[in-house]
Amino acid sequence: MIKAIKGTKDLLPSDVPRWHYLEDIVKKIFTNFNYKEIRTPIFELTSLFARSIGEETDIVGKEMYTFEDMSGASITLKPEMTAGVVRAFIEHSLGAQQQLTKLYYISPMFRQEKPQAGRLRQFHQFGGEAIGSASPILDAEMIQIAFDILKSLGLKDLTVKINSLGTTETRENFKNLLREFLNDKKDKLSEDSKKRFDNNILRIFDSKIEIDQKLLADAPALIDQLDDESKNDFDLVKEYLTKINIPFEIDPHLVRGLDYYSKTTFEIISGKVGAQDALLGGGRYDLLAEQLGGKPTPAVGFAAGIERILLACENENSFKVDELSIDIYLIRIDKELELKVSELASELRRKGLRVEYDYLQRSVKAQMREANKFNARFALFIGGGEYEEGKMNLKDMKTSEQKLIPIDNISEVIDNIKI
RNA sequence: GUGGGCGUAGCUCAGUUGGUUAGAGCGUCUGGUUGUGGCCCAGAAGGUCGUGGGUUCAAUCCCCAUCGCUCACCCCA
Repeated sequence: MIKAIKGTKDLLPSDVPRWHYLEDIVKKIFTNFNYKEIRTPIFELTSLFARSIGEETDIVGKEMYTFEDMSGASITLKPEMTAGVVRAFIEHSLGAQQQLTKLYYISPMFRQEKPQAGRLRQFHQFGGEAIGSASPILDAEMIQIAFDILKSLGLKDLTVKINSLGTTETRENFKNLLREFLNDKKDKLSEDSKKRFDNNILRIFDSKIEIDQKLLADAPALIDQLDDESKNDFDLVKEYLTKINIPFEIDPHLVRGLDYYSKTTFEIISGKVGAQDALLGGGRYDLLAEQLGGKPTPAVGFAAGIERILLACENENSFKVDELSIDIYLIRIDKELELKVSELASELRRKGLRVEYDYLQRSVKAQMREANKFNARFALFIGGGEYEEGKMNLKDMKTSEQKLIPIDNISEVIDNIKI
């Protein structure tokens, strides 16, 4: 038997209503903030991701689905959305139409990692990108959108974490400071952290290993080394978040993994999922547009993992979706009326009703059982004595009341149903 | 890539200290009088007990391998 590829999942009809529910909320809230949806291709030139996300990151280094197309070009299935959005922004000069471009998306992403709870190889994200303003108020607003969406989904066990990485310059200075601090302690670090020391020293703060955390106890914090501008901006973000009632924690260890982040970074985590507890993450990326060949354009955005969020919703039992139901089930009493039934059904469907009937020549009892299973509001009996008299029985499935309706008066059926 | 757990009907799971025809609940299908659901009742279909090899008179059960799923580390949404 051929099965779905490791790390991919079928979304079955029973799963889809929950996705629609989430997507509707995402669209609603982004629209309230006047964001417009953008859809970019599922694959891009590999170099786009290498240049934006960073050659040294795990995503680019070992997790991308990369292949050659017929022309020999290196193509990659998108592992995240920001690079593609910024590419499209530059390519179509979206910034020329207005100063600030506000975009959102819902899309599959691909990363070749080992699957676990809340992590798939094809997964889905929604997110937003606001390109064209350096205002820290926009940072706070971005966090508000993210937070409001999760709240609207009924999630409660949430923690908003924020941090500032400062400008590239402050970050480089800080890395040097940290290197100096750790230099004589380097040998005592865990194996993983020794690697981080060379590759991405900031990530050492993320270590879950006790020895590392002990060694870091007196380490300098990036947040204390911020340049004036970054510090002012960060203070404004905090002030604004407080004004709009978003509870947050400052997490000086919050280092986003992608190279393009600067200044504000944030993450919202859930206490109701497994080890992969970050439901969403984002931050400011003021240098990316220029890095990809556009004009210098400050921007801020976030990306949210839909599977993780739905997992949290399930574990918190945060929302319920209605069972699907149909308006009317047509019951064929006499075998020879098969065509008449389908004719009636198509007429009712064209009038906009949700209609079902039996295609398997089953008994009236079986048809009724199915009508019940589909949660039909009405059953319409076609055939028998009343049919010969030009009538059909319309049965209300809740009250079990029946009434006779003329066969040629379909609008009376509809009137009954539309009430 | 490293490590732990698990693979028995469509689903959730029992089970056998190795021994005749492998079970339950849910779901599916049929029927419970002539044309009417939900509850109830009766019955049916559905399993190479993940796969391959080994031990044994005998393996779903023990051993080995393999594949798959799952959780955790790394990293990230």
